[in-house]
Amino acid sequence: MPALQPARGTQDILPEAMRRHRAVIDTARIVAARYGYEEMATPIFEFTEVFARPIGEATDIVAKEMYTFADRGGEEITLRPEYTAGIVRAVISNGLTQNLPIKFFACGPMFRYERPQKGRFRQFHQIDVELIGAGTPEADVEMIALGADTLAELGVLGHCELQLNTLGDADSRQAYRAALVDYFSAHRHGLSEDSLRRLERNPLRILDSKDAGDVAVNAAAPSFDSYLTEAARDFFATVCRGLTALGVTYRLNPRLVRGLDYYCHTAFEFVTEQLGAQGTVLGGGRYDGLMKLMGGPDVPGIGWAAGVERLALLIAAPPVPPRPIAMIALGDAGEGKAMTVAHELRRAGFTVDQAYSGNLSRRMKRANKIAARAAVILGDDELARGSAAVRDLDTGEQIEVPLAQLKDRLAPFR
RNA sequence: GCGGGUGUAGCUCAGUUGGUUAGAGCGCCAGAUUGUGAUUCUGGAUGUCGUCGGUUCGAAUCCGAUCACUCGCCCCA
Repeated sequence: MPALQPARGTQDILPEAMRRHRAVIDTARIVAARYGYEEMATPIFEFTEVFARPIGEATDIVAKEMYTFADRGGEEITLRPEYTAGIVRAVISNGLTQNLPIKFFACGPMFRYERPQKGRFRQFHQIDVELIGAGTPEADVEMIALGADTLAELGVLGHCELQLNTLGDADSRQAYRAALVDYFSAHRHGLSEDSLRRLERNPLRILDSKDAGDVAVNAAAPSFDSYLTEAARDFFATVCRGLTALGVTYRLNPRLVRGLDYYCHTAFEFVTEQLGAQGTVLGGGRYDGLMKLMGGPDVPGIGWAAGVERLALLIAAPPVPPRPIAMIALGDAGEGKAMTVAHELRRAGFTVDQAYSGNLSRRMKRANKIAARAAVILGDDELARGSAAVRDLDTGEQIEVPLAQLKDRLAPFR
């Protein structure tokens, strides 16, 4: 309603923030490429059922956080709240399952109607990687190692702890879920209101509740361990061994669960304490049943997503952009000449800024403000001699150079 | 969706128990320097005191609502 401010939970990304944003995404893309992940993108909006079914009708994301609307043709459309479902849909749509495994890197904006908070927005950006068509634990190890490498390359791995858990296979989870429902139902008097609701929808979620009463009840809750099938236990053990072999340290967290229904087996999160309540910086897991659930072949998958804004808050200042050369024109003749000279310099690869207004003093001030490395001054005097004044803005040294030699003489300032 | 805190210039903030012309620093603009930037000096501009309503002779100050931000809950990257 108030006109001149961005919609709640959205934000303008101004140049300084954008450099951080870019640093995060570019670094992640490079690391993913080392692992053989290729960049791709899916639409920002999809038919609602692409997200509703796989994520889970009962999850908060689907039940109350999706930006869903009917378009002008009456189609039910949703702005993507996460990337995995869209990518899996794309794999099915394009028949990409002929040549497995496939490895994708993607990034872009996501949308969830949530209450904004530090590190939590209604429009936010994620980096996402998916490994589709590899069902062995080695794939899990690769995926987690890729996450750790990405954080390491960003210089934030030291501030993060990798938490690891298994959600087992379908049989394990069904048995465990039943056991949890029994246990929590018997202790429902000790549970918080939120958890009573979870008991209906997603009992596993009670395990990571922060409520003091819930924590007490959780202490004696049955552990997943005794409900894991032999196969699921072996799978997880292999993942853990693989991580250790690669020197990726982790902490087992039996309370770590996933909010989206399609996850199974390995679940992991890199968590930091430096961001307050929104501490998860990168999280993911295995989703073997997802593609089949969405109407495709029964192909396993695993992936993770990382929050760009959260990482951007953690990284050190990104490298500053290249310093420009300030083209300073004086008088009509100089203005005209400066245009063509600047054009030539840019085509030769120089970064050149022009201000187009103000006297010499004014333009020098601007040159200084934008951290220009050098100023090229074109006034009537210089033009008469077919030359330009070149001033080194760091040393204050100024020389006059013939226009024909300008590119060469500016070389030290690129 | 629920609870706590905050909201004064572009930015960071001050504004005493309600008292009439609302301040500082930084930044911005201009001049000293009519063809030379960073320092310095001098001068200048800028606010619907988040918004709406109420109490009062009088509100930036008190009350209510609302919006936004923020910290938790929830959710999650």
